[in-house]
Amino acid sequence: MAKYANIIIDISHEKLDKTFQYRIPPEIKDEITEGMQVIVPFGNRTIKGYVIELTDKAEFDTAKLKDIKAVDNNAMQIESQFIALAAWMRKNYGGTMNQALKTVIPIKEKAKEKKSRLVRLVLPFNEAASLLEELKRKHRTARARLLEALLEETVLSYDVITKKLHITADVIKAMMQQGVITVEEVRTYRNPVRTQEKGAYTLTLNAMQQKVVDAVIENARTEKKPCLIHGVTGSGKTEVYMELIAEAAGRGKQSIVLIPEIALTYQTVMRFYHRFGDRVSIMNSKLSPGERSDQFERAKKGEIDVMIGPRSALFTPFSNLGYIIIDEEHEGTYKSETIPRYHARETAIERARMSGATVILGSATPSIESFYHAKKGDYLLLSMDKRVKEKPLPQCEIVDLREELKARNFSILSRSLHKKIEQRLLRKEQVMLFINRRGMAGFVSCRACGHVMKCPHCDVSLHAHNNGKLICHYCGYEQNHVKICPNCGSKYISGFKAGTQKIEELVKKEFPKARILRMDFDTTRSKDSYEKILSAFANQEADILIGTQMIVKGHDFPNVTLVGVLAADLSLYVSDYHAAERTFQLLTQAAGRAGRGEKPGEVIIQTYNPEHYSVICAKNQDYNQFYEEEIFYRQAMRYPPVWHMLVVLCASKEEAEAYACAKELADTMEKVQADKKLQMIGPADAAVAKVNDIYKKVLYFKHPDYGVLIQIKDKVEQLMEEKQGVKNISVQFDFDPVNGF
DNA sequence: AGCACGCCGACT
DNA sequence: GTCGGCGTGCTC
Repeated sequence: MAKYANIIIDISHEKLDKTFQYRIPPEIKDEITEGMQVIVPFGNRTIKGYVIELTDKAEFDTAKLKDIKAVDNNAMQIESQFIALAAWMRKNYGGTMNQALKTVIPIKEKAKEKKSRLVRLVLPFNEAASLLEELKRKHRTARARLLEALLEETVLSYDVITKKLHITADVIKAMMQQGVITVEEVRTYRNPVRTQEKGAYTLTLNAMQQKVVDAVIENARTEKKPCLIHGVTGSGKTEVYMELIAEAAGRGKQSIVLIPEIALTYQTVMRFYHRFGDRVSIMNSKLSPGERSDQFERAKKGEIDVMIGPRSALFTPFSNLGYIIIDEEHEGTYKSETIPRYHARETAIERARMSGATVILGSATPSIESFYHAKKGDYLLLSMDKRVKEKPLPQCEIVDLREELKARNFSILSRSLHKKIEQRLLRKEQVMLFINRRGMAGFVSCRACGHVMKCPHCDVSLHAHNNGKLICHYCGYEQNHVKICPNCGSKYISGFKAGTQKIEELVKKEFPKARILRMDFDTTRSKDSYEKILSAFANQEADILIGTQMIVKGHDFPNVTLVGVLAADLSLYVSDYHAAERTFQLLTQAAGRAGRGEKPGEVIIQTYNPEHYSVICAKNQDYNQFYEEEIFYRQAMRYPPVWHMLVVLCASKEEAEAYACAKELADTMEKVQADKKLQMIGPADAAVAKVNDIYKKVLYFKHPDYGVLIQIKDKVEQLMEEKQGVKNISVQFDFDPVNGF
């Protein structure tokens, strides 16, 4: 049992956000856990603190260590629950406790907000003036400075006084006791969305929806397993969520709804407002830190029942949590890209476990990982396979681009797609052209047969480098660039290069009269441009919308009757084991955009890979078939979720040092870890091998047991700490990578 | 954050 | 001398 406890004294203050170590008296050692509130002596006073870590290693002069006084058993409060959650995150995703705490408790902002208290001069002007004279005479410089400033401006913010006038809190306190000034705290909550009248809510669920609701409620009463709702687009998942939230609210419980930032449209928000009125709060990236902490504060006080927002909304301090709903759970944005690289799904499940809540995952195309858990029985699988309005699925055609080349059509649009666009333009209907931009990073493929250059060891595509070599980012394998296709001998082998801009030009050339809108990272850079472009298109100010993934989400365009996917297979060749999954999800979503109105829709998928299961299954809208094929591949290649994967990133200004560090870790692990099942790959360059002159090397570990990988992470952390000498190297971890380093 | 400690000008 | 305010640094 651990001898010492690292304790944080006050979470809300930057200057004290380090840990202090205390001895654990033997009589309470069985009670102490991470996150627990304890009473400790601190200086000459006694205060409460939170246990952050239990350890056997003394990090401080043992002679000076004090004993923990007592355990504070005043129920488990949200703070201590969050500390325990942060501890869990640190353990599972690496990094320091402080990094974990900062993601979980954004309380710093709140403290800042508190500091923006106002100091007001309450003494009449002439009295204050004579007091000022007296103070000056007595050389009480600090007080004089403060009073002088207040005579200029009767109300000043606390911040300005302490930081700019260099006046300490004691002085302000003393002046307050003298009755010269008052300190007021401004506490105005700003609701980011205008308050809406709660409408009369009359919607009744259909039988399928009601069945799902009943099953979730029953499960929440008993097993509290995470639930995965596999519901096709248009099956009415949002109504199910709202019904569950209302049910939880009826029992005095609050809910969190996580959505990918991009899907947080006005439409969605309004639906929640209509049903729950101002018991709903929204969080998004445009909120200022102050507004954000206001929202959290409201949640803490029990003024709201529902919080809707992106990943970070998971840390809303509700004290009596009912449901955590994760919509579009397959989305990559749920994985954090900064330390700790946590996954919102896993973290939500842990938070739910701690607080007795239930996690609900929803998607039309569930992540392979979630579906795998559902099939294993870890999650409760519920499916909604019918659309509410029974609209037929759009007609879907796959066009083999290799045939186009054979027919000497070198255009980016196949003959079939060209003809169909022409038709829509005549009929005054709208077209969406979707270009798959993931994987534009330079894989090499044959335009005659569709063959893609792949790594013989990793089954991911090779990356073309400027030095004329093809490189694998998983294992570092490299070979010379090829001039002729090793599969069919054609000389049409090259990197596929076509950005949205280029495509816009080409389409314009082919359809000079069509009005074209383009949506990509360039055109959506400014603030509201995203909504603007979409609403322009919705108002039929254009005939064709060309864009990347961002056009396939959210918004319904009833007049769109044709969706063209220009190169469906581009995303198949990203050097990432999620390639097929992403492709399937994108194609399914893109196809779902067609025929949302009265008129039936049509979808054309252009690809060099018409036989690939992700393409075929998307055409048939057959998720189950896709899952079976994909899980077989994951199993065979020992990728997650069947096995687990740990990426260790070594970064340094010196390339040689980064490599040496990775190599050293690899060699040590080889010796230390006797487990035969453990697979180690690398070191290799990271996908982006150099950023801001910092070189990045990666090392991969694979093992069926997550716990073994955590042990490796711990070992690496330990090794790095031991030789924390002159070396300027940083090491990061990523488990079951989603977005890569 | 809060508190002690040490420094320094002012006043009996 | 000593009283009291101000700045600094420490708290396991």
